[in-house]
Amino acid sequence: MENCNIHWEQKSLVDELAQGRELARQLQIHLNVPSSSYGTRELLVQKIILSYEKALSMLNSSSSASGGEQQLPTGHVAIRMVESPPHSLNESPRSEDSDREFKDHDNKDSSRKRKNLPRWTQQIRVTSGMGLEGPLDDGFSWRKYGQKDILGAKYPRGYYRCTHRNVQGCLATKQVQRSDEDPTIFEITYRGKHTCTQASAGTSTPPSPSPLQPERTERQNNLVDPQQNQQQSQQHTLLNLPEGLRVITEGLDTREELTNYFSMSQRDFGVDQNFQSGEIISAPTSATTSPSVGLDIPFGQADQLFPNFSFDGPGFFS
DNA sequence: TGCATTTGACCGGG
DNA sequence: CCCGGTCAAATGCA
Repeated sequence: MENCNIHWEQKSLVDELAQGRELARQLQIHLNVPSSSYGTRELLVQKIILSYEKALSMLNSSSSASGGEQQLPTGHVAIRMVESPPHSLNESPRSEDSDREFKDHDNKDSSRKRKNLPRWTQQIRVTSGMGLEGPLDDGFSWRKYGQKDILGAKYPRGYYRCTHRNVQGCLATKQVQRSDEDPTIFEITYRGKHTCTQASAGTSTPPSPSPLQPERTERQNNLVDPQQNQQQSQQHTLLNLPEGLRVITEGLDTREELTNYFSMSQRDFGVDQNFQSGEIISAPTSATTSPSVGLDIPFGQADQLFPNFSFDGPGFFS
């Protein structure tokens, strides 16, 4: 039994270190890309640091205290994120809400549509214990603007955008898709970064804005995404993921068996309680229809971004 | 009354 | 033409 735990911890540690290494590689790539924003780089640095801290914590807890993962009924959390766009600086600083009412027509550079925005996916599982089935609020306010039935999916997909889009031109959106197999799992895909200051959500609104509501329809969840802070601001605190979170860069076949508990709660973030009921599982976010399951590099879309940059499969990952 | 959600229509890419 | 994403009028809710 104990061996198993130790084994697990070792694996967790290895995963964590591998994650850190991968993040460092991503950072290296970003450093070579002039269009890479400062925020993106900063974010990677943050993640790397976080990864180190977690790895160290694992070492400390396992060596000193034998019973490592006792508490944490919540479960683990794994976040997988992928970025895509090399050039996505908000080149339309005009706060005009001219999102697309001009129907482009002679828009010469149609490439700036909205195709490749940063995009990353999280899968979160809502455990039964908690009554609230959804509103894991990430501090951002979303507004639903659509819902669609997806081909092979059993449940419809919800489309959300930042509430302040019209006022602040925040183009962040997200999609929530409920898993067919396990209805307790929601897959949330974020797109774009929040440029809004979303003053209302964080401070004025208590962490539990909507405790629970009857399931009139699909309920969806929000949760913090480590990505969408590009300007160091108040969200910066959120960057340090809530302690319940466990960041994993599961390269491939991330199934449901990455059961790593990262316990130890250091302080109360407030958002923390939002996570106590949810568990975030991986998300291979290989965007385009590329079932490259077996060879999923954490930077899945890097090849699109950096054509010159070729990941040589073998040996690269190890 | 002013929000947010719902829901069918519309649009554009593959 | 199919399908995913978005719009916007209608509707709901506080």
